[in-house]
Amino acid sequence: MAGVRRAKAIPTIYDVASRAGVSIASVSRVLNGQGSPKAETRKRVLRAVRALSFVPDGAARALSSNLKEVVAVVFRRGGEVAFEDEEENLLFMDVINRGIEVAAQRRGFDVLISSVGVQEENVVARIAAIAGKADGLILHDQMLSKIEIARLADVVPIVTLAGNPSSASINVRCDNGSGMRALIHHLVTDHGYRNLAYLSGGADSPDNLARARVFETEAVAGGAQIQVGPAWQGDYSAVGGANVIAALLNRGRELPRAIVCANDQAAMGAMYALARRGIKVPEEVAVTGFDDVPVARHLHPPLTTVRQPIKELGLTAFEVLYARMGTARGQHEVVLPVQLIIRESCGCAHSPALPQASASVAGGGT
Amino acid sequence: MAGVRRAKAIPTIYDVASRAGVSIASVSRVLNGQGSPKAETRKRVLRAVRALSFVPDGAARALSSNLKEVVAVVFRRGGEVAFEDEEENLLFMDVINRGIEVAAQRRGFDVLISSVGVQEENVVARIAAIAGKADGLILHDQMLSKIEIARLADVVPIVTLAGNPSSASINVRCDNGSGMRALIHHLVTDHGYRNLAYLSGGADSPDNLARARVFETEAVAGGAQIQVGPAWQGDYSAVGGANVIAALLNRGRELPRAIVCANDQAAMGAMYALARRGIKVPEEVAVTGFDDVPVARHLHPPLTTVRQPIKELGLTAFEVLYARMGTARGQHEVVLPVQLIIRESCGCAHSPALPQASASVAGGGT
DNA sequence: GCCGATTTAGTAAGCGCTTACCGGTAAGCG
DNA sequence: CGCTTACCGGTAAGCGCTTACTAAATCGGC
Repeated sequence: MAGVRRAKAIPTIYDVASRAGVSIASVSRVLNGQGSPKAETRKRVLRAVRALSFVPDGAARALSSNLKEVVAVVFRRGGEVAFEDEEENLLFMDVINRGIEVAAQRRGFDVLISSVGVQEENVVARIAAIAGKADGLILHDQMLSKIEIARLADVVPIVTLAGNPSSASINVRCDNGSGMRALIHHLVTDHGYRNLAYLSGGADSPDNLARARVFETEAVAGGAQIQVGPAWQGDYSAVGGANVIAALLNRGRELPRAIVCANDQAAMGAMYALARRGIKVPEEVAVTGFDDVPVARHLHPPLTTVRQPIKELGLTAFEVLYARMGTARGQHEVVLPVQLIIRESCGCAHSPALPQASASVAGGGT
Repeated sequence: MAGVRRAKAIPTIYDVASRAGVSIASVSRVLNGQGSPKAETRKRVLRAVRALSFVPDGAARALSSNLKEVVAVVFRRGGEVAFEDEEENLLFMDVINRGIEVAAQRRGFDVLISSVGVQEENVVARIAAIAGKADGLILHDQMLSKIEIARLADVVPIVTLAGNPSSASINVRCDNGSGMRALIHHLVTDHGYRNLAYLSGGADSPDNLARARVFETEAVAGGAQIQVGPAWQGDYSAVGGANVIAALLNRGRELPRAIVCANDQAAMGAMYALARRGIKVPEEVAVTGFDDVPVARHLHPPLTTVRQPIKELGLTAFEVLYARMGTARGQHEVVLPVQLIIRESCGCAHSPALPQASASVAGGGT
């Protein structure tokens, strides 16, 4: 919409054709490896392409071939305020996006990233516009209602990442149930904690709901007492987690022996709030997370958590979407396995020396 | 490329027009706010759009209006091996990308992300293809030679992020000079270290070269002895940094009083290698980084480093590119200010309790 | 050497939009 | 009440590609 517009005439396929002395069809065929152009023709085309620095226009290609080779990824962006550690909040999604990107690459697709502000006016229109630029859509969080998703799904196949499966879209998620089950088993059976609380995540998050449900049933089945309810309502964020704990402490409430947090962020916040009051983790109160974001192992104490195969989440999201692009409908939900990662915040013994540094050094690359 | 193709006929502007009983021109005008359609017309169009779940095709729009509203961002991806902490290596770029994304959003653009493998066959072709899908190109790292950039720049405006300014493109970077100057001053003047080494980054990186140069002149000017050369050649990675230190130690070399690393990653690796040998940081050897990636404050000891305004790097890259899209050429280099962040790895005193947790909790959002 | 079977290359018809251009209708005015 | 001036809306011409469809050229085989 802006007043942007390129001025300089960039070469088109016609320029290439006339310079090579062939038709545009031949140029196209050479460039796309269709048909079987004669060696001579191919050579002349290639020479002309090089001479003109010709780059085929993606929009024209897409329009003509009905394939953009682009998947759009939309996620929700926090307010405009820049928190000191905002980056870390985004890490989870960034890793997923990287997974999407890698998978897309393998299929010759590129990834169109777009965020929508939490309090943006017409989210639906924004997302629709993005959908118009892609062959498929991957939605983080829950930004669209079931109906809106169904409407959009008429235009592009849709995969959601923290949503609900629907007849129009596919949802990809991790196995919250077995992860939580393993975690509670460790806390209740291995450590013998008899009093647990669940520090909740976003109230409308299906993943949170699933985790909460399993937390309750498993803890109760294990014979432990549980604390849940509004007082334990967090929002997946560190500040949210810290606030919950602080409020509880301010009201003089007795804390449970273990706090099971909806995700690592909340656990970080909770541990911070506990440390402020001088409450020792895990000696007095154990804390666990969910996700296993990279920073989890750098915390004090290192966080016991449930590892989601974050990158695979992205890979899978793309592959499922890709499959849907070609064929008709298939399954509506894909569930990936998780793994319990026992570190120290649950009360387990110290691991060998240098835990922080040793984790950090494994990286490579540029 | 692939055999992907959508089957179901999705509504076009013609469908909307005929359903609303107007011409396609009117539909277009209503949708784009051009001209001044009568209220009645507008209403009918909007109703039809809604009824059909019409979403204009981005490719067709782009082709027709000569504006895709997309900027492409290309970066180099490490090997296919998944390192344990691979995510952290990517953090720096991810934050930049987020900055680009936010700036793009403000202008109604979306961001097309694409990585190229380090050892990919024809990088130039890949990047050209991506360029064809966008109105502008932002290049991380140095993936293209000056000539290749110049050629591509005929097609799309280009901004580089860790490259060299050229007549065809614009480079955005941080003020390596003053950052390194402040750092050396702190080490030499404040701490009185007389023997420093520079653990180098990628040999062909302009930023690394600049940092190395200033390191040398400033350290020497401060009357300190310096160690440089092949033995201190790292590659910006944690493993690279660790290897350098390990090799030095294995050959029985005496370490300098302070090791100035080309970036935080290398510093992490160096600190790991030192810790393995039981060498205390900062008591025996001080270590510093560059970048201030989020995890820097979580290290032991917390890393003294030079903070780059990472997100601003992205914001600026986009804005500069955007400006270039409209007008002719302007400046060819943009330099952003940096800030010395003094923590403990340089030998400064401990900060108050809970340094790790306190840093982590500042985040918010979902 | 002529005719059908293969290749190879060119012509032209879109793909779904935007927009210049122009005709028609309504409003303004003497 | 007729004519000018706006104002809307429709028609149609592309935007730069891909790809039927078709024509030309090449090649065997008798």
